Amino acid sequence: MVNMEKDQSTEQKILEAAREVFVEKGMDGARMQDIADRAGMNKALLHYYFRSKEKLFEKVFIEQAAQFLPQVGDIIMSDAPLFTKIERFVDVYITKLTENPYLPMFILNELNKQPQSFILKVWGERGLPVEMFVTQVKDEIQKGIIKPIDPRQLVVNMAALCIFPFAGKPMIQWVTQMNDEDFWKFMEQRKIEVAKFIIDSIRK
Amino acid sequence: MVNMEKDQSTEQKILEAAREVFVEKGMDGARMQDIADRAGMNKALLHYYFRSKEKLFEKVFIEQAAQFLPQVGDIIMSDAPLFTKIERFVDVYITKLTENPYLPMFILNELNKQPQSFILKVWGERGLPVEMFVTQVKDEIQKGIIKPIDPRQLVVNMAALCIFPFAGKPMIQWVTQMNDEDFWKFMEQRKIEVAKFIIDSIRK
DNA sequence: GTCTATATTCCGATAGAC
DNA sequence: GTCTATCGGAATATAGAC
Repeated sequence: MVNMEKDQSTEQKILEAAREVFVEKGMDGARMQDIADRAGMNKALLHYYFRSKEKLFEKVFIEQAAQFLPQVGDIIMSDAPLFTKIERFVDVYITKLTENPYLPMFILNELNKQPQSFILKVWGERGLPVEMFVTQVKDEIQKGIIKPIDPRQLVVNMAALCIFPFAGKPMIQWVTQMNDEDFWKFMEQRKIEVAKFIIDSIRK
Repeated sequence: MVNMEKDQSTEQKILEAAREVFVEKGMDGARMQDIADRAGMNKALLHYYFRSKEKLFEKVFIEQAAQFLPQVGDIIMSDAPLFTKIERFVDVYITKLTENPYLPMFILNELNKQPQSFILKVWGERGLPVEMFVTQVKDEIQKGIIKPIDPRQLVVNMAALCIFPFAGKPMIQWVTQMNDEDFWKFMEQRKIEVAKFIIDSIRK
């Protein structure tokens, strides 16, 4: 280790290039040569820093998987009222994913291929601390503020409405004949529309 | 072509095996050897019938892409009332995909990798005949039967709520700690819950 | 049409000079 | 640390016997 700054910088360049290629092409479709090219260096260096494609992938995937669950935990565990939580959840999720539109497809796809054990390694064994949210939903049902609904269904609905449009972008554009500009305007509106859609559905 | 029936049968065996492998592993992850094994024959035969992996893939993909838009067109274009259409749409979509749970991930993933031109080749240039549905929604808003909503948002919401759970199965199971049996019960309930969720949201 | 054997290409990984 | 050159294996594809 002669040159710490240069090491750091090189490692960072590799990770950045690897992120781009892996997210775009997936583990199977990605090529070490491609990553090296984008990082502006030779293939051999990738192995010098990360030993193997698999190890490099794992590093990138874990980093991206963390990004994929934004401050959702914080929002869900906060003591805000239910409707406020829903509004924040939708806004944060769609905003974050708009900055990383390929992320959902990448994560969902690899999660379906990697073994279950890998998921646990990435996100931990416990799942999201969703019990508090579940309790809150049950409470509001009890109090007669919202209609009866299975809290798990509600959570999946929230995730689906936020995440799906990114994975389904080509399909949506084909159905609705939107071009890219239209689509991103459409997604901007969605930040409000989806929250409204959910709240209108459960409000009594 | 000495033996028509045997040809048919062999070609069919290949396509069936190829479907399984491609849908499960994707284009990049699939191996011709794997397909040959599942079809109970030799690798060379695959090339004899389909020339190349790419050609075989294309055949399979086009077939599956057609399956992915079930009788949705029929339902949407029918003269049924809006709420009935929504109920039918949800029920048909979730039922069909439950029979092919890997299909959504496969189609969404490959659609994101293939060029736009390929989508047009598979599904045609026009998109779904969704205008009639849009008109119907606008009508019901006009009449004051449902709340104002962008019909495109409604369509995307319907698709999202039906399709996402299949692509997001590992994530959902991690969050909710459901095992497979729980999950499929959960999806069975969803056929009713999702329709209710949508209708409750837009009904005035 | 179906098989075995082999050619060809591609790609991850390593050796070794600097 | 970084490069060039190359190995070795894997996967697609073809040749040729039956």
